[in-house]
Amino acid sequence: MEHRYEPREIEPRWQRVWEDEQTWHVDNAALDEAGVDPVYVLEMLPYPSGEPHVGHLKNYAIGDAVAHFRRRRGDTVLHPMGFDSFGLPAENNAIKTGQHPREATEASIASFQRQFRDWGVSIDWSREIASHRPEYYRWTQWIFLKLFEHGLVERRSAAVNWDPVEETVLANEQVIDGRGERSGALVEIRQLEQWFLRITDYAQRLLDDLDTIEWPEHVKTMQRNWIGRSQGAQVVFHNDELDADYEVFTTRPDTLFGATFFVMAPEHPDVLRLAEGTEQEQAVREYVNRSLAGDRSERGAADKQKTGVFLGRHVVNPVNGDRLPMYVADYVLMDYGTGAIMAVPGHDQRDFDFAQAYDLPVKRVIAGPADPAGESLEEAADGGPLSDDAAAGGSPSPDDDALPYVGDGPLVNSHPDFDGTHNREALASISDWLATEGKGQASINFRLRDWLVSRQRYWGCPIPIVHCDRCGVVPVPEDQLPVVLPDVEDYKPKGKSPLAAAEEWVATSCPTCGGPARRETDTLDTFVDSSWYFLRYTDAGNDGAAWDPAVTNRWLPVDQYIGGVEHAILHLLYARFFCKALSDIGVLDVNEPFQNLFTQGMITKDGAKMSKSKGNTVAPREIVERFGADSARTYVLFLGPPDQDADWSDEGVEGVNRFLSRLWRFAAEAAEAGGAVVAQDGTVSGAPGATAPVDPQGDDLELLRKAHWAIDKVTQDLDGRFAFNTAVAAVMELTNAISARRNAVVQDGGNPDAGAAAATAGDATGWAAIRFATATAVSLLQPFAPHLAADAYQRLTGLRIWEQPWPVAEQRFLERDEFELVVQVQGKVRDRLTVPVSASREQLEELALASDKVRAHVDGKTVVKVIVVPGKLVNVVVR
RNA sequence: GCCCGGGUGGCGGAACGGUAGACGCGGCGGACUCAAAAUCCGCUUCUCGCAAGGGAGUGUGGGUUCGAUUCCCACCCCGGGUACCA
Repeated sequence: MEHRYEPREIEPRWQRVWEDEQTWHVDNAALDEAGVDPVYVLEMLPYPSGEPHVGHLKNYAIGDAVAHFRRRRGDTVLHPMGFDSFGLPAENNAIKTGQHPREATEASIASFQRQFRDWGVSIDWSREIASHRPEYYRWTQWIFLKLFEHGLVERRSAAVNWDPVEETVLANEQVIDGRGERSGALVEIRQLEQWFLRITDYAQRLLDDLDTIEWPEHVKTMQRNWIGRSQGAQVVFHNDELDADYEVFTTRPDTLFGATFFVMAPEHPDVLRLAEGTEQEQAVREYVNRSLAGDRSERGAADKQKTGVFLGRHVVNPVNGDRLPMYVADYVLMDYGTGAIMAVPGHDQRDFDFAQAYDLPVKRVIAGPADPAGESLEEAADGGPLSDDAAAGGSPSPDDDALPYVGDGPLVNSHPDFDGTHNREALASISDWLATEGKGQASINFRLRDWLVSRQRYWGCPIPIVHCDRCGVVPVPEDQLPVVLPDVEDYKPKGKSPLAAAEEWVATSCPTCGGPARRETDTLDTFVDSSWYFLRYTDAGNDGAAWDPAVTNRWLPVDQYIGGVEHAILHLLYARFFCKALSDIGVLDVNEPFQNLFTQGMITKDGAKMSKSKGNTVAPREIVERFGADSARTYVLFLGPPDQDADWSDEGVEGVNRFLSRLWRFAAEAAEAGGAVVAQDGTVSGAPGATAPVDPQGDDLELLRKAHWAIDKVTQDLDGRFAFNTAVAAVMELTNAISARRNAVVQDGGNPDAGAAAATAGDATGWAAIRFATATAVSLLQPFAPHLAADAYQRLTGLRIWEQPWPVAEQRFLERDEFELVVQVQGKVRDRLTVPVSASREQLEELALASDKVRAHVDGKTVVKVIVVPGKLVNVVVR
């Protein structure tokens, strides 16, 4: 009989079974059963736009493999799915076409769902969420109110990033090189009333708790850098003319004695006031206006020539009473530290550059390492930019190191108490001294900013706030949620949210006083939606609460989270923040949401990122139609290590498809061959003419060994290693071995079509071994190719593969009584000998030295040493 | 500049400090076929050699070791993140 692998027939058939039986549904009641090990496997929430791309395919192929593997290892697996369905693409489409974003979004969701089903991903669809639906965003609003109630929401006027193309503000994180992340437009700075979440309150915990989670090290590093903790000191500088104190933050209080001027950011609120009445007033005003108008990217360029203007005022250095001229300069940033710095040109490159440009004094307070007599001059002669600058600035004495000097060394020119002390030691004592003198104190500063969450856009979650003339900002009471997003005519933002045009919706009454009030018209950043969806999955049907902590705390943390590195900072940081905040509030007990994180690499085409404009996209739908979902899934996993980028190849998919076809055919054939079977203990039962089970022999034994080797290999590769590519390769090897044995048996006359009756005893055991090996291969492949596995396994055994436990390798088949001994001379392989495993070290050495090939390389030389690695090799060292 | 990744056949990639190149793609040769496709079998790092066999080889240069793709030092190239953060 002709056997043909027909994924187009097989795959929908099994998908229907799983759907009809709700195979992947997991009930929360399962949590109460004895011995249940709840495991949460989650891929990052997709944004539904058009159709899924190969990145999604890879993401879900990985996640589904993990989910299947863990189920068959006996865990109770939660594997849900949903959609990050608020956001700009649907809204921009609405602006262009007039189609309601909801329609486009729901259409995309339907397309995604259809394809995820076509892929056979084992999802519990009963828990599906979509962030744009009121039954979901009702609870997004509830969370906002909880945070508000606990002081973690703030409305304040702030200099914000304004994207002139999208006509909305952006979070710092969404500004790349001074341009909007999506629009690419140069971002302007505007002063606006905005909503913030106080994530900075959690900076230290967000940093510390990275040590408690299993994430790729580079992702942790990115988060650490983003949080940007700096240890240093706050120091107060006094201005006599206005009798004002100005604090600065510095990580180098050891260089305080080297401060020669003082600089404020152009945005600093006191800059104009300070210059007022001085002859510098006009110049300062012009400078500030110019720098505020300029775009951010230009200002950010580190190699830019430094500019600034004297404020006409001075501050006093608290440690030595020096009068320092005050400047405004755009190299000082308002949103880091206090927006003002003490400038130490002797030991800071930026301050040095500024000092050079404006001819300000440079003072050394830390001695360099160089031998005063010689070395430093040679270094200077080598001609780095530093030494050139120093020469141009006229370094005070030739035996000094080039300035600025940013290294360590003993303090000089500072204070009798400190001179001579190493600067690293002085760091702490100067901070202490400042504190006792009341001139400052040790301080920690973070780079992390509060999270700006308001957006002047339509397609987002309405902020549940009402503005009342009498009561001010009033939160919408919980029992009035959700605040439903109204329909509008025009989606285009005109400097304010399109919601402002929905006048009937905006006009409301104050929940507190009942008087006329207006609804908040900004919507929430969509990162808010995706910061808690993994909590909702655990209790998705709950319409009385966002979740039941008794349930959610059991499922969380997510045991395995899988997604792209592009979310290494924003999404992952925000989600961590939400869990900590909600746990502090008392509605949750989850310190860290994602215990294990796996970040997948990108799939490229022809070495480049896929994009429509380049025309190098690969549509998963087309691949699935041509080769089937199993081939597509197995291929993306076989492509290479899943955490690395990999290039798509059509020939590669064909190769995997070829492999699956072969395996399926062997299974179909072996299922019909009948006859003996391999029993649980590895013996062969029911061979014609045999009254008792027999041990497999010869080629059959070798095939069974290969099968057990594959079990061992695949299990190790999947158990926390994510080595899908080598796991698939192992099953391919097993399939090659099956093929060889099958060809031999058929050659021998063991016609599979003849059935058990016609088969000889040898053929019967041969088919038994093939059937066992095939069933094993199929079983091991199930996490990658679930349809093929279900179909082939049912043919072979009548059983449902997804209900079978993961196979376990039998030790007796892994062990051998002989092995190939590699014999080296001087570390070079000269011979390979088949030797008994039981051979002693001495015997191995003897056998190795007895080899003719070895002797040829040893003769005439003296054997100095013989290294014996039992079970592996012998290395003969000669002289 | 700083912080991560990564450099291995024609290509994607394998290798607890112990046989470099598993597995796949591509290529070459063969079987089956009237023919082709599909399928099956064999070969396929480079190089010298008819062969047996030898030599070289994991970005470059050093080092540790009986033995290094693997560990250490210095450097080169590619990709990503970040950048006037005081």
